[in-house]
Amino acid sequence: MLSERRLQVLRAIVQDYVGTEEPVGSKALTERHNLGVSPATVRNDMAALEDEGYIAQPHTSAGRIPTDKGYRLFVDKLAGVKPMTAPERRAIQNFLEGAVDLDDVVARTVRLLAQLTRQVAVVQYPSLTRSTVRHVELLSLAPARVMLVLITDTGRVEQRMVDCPAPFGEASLADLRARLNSRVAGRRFTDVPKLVEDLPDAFDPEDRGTVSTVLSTLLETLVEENEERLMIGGTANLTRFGHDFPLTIRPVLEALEEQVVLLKLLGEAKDPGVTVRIGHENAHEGLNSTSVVSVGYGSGGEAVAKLGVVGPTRMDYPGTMGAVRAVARYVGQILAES
Amino acid sequence: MLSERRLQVLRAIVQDYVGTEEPVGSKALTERHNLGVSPATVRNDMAALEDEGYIAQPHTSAGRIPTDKGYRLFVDKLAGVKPMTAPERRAIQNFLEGAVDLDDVVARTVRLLAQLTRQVAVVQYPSLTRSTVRHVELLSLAPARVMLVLITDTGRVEQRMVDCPAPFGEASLADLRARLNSRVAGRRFTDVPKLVEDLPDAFDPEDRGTVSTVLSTLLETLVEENEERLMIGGTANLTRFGHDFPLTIRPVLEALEEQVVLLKLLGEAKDPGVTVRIGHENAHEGLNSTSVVSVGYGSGGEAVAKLGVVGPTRMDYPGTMGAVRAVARYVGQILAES
DNA sequence: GCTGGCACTCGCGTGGGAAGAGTGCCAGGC
DNA sequence: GCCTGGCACTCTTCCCACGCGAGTGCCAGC
Repeated sequence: MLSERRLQVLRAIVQDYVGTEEPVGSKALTERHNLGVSPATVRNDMAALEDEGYIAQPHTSAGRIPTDKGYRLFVDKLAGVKPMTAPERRAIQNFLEGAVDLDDVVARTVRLLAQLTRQVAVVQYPSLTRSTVRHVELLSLAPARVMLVLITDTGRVEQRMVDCPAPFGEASLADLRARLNSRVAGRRFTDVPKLVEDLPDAFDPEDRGTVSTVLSTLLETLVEENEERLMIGGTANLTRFGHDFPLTIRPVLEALEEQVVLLKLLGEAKDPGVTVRIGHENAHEGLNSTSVVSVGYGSGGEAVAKLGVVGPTRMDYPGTMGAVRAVARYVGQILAES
Repeated sequence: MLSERRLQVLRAIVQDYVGTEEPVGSKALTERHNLGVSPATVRNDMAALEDEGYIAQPHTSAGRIPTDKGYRLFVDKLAGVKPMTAPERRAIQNFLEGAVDLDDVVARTVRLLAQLTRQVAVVQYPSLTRSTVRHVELLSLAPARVMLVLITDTGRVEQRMVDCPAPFGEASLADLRARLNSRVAGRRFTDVPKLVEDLPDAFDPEDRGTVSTVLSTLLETLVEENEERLMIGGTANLTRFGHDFPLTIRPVLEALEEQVVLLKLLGEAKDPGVTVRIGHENAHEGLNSTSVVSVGYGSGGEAVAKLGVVGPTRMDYPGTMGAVRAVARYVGQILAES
């Protein structure tokens, strides 16, 4: 177990390194933080911290920088979440309130997060799977062609073309529409399959094939997880990353383009609060020099999607966590209102 | 007027520089391209080309690199469009044919373009303003709340909430839906305003306010130009940009995040064929060291949107133009089929 | 257990010198 | 008149050696 002072030293190292982006030495530490001890003592503490793997030195004659493990300890034990100031909160609210539709909410959220944290922002669209159905609309485009439009309680709209095995009359279509909506409107996606299971039985034999086709398309749409879209922004902030550019930035940009990777990344965060994954804690190799700060957000008490930022492990964790948490909170409010 | 050989020299310089990314000297030129003359002669030609502003030298004792003006001449007079090979064309077609909906078409197009050209790809969603209405759907969500869903012939779906000034019965809604669709289905967006002008007159006085509100929301949706969304991809290719990283890459990333800038950029290209804007020809300052190769695409003979790539001025113009043109052609086909 | 002192280690910036690439110009030849 | 080979010149770049300074680790003393 580390003594209280050694923890203070670690905290000071993290803070200084995040501020200056340069390895921090014992002398500089005692000058900037009044630890009440001499550089020599700090050196001993640093040696101990290094033995434990919390800090490392890039070369022999340089100061120390925190390791992933060091940041982890810092985030878990040494730092809180820095709350947003009142003006900041007002600004967030004002900025988000101007949104006109769901796309705009997400777009504004991304911009906001990127600006506040000066990092790359990632916002997942409110997910389908946890939502409820608001309405299902069926439109006849041709005798054997139906457009299926699904509207969710988060205001999201999904559409699919359905090629029917047989022509399908307007009357049957209206019938199906009515029956379908009376069963699934307001219900959770996960409940829909068993709610519509016996629906084809209510129709004439020649229409059953079409009804089944429409229903299975609907179910596909509901479960289709790769339809979990997301929006990213603030990639220009990557240029503030470090000095050894191409090597660091390239894998990050590549990872950011792989929506699957990002979705998995956000999905991994199970915490009810803000989740921080530091450096090598991220499974994806390209993100081994980055940290991901994420949190769930939702219109009710319940999280329907995630948002977060991706930045260098050397980031201002308390501030970033505060910004992410605040933005998630306000986006939730906006979604609940609409 | 430049002699034939000097044009050849310029062409050789562009090709070599694009290949090697290094200033090219007179000796290397004569070795790689059999111009039939000695380095000394080439040097004279180079001096002339430099006087005319087609090439420049970074420092006194270095080779020459093309200027924007040099690239311009190369693109206009010295190089054709390199057609895709048959296997490449098949690959493009196969890749695009797997798309399930419009979002997927655009997403695949972006990936494809980025991969083919190894540059940043930008694809504009098929624009609303030139499209026709396929269907308008109205859904009653609450007594005084209607959801308006607009479906276009390109498969795009736009939805809007409408808060009605007065409660609006299901019967009136069905009436409005039917009248609306019979008037506007299949018509061009630009024709819609005058087609629905007198529609409120057909309704009871107490419903007219609501009808007008719904109609004006519809018109807003139609003209809303900032709804011209786009998708970008392949930003990781920016890391191949050059050596002086942060300074070059940052403004480009920033410009790419400004959708307005990109839309303007694509919009400027009026040509029916492939348009190339080189370096300082781009109005936006951040893109002064990049070239933009763009082309319109569409489901019929008519272009409904643009797509293109953004890359360093030192790019393989013939190849890039060929890829952009081919992708646009196939996307058009896919859109026409669906 | 803290402190001051001291020797040691390296990374980094500086400066000089050599190498190499490329140019411009000139005089001669087809 | 245009092309060519030759030559002197100009820079950039690479390399190496050197010295400085930051920072460390250890030790003896309080």
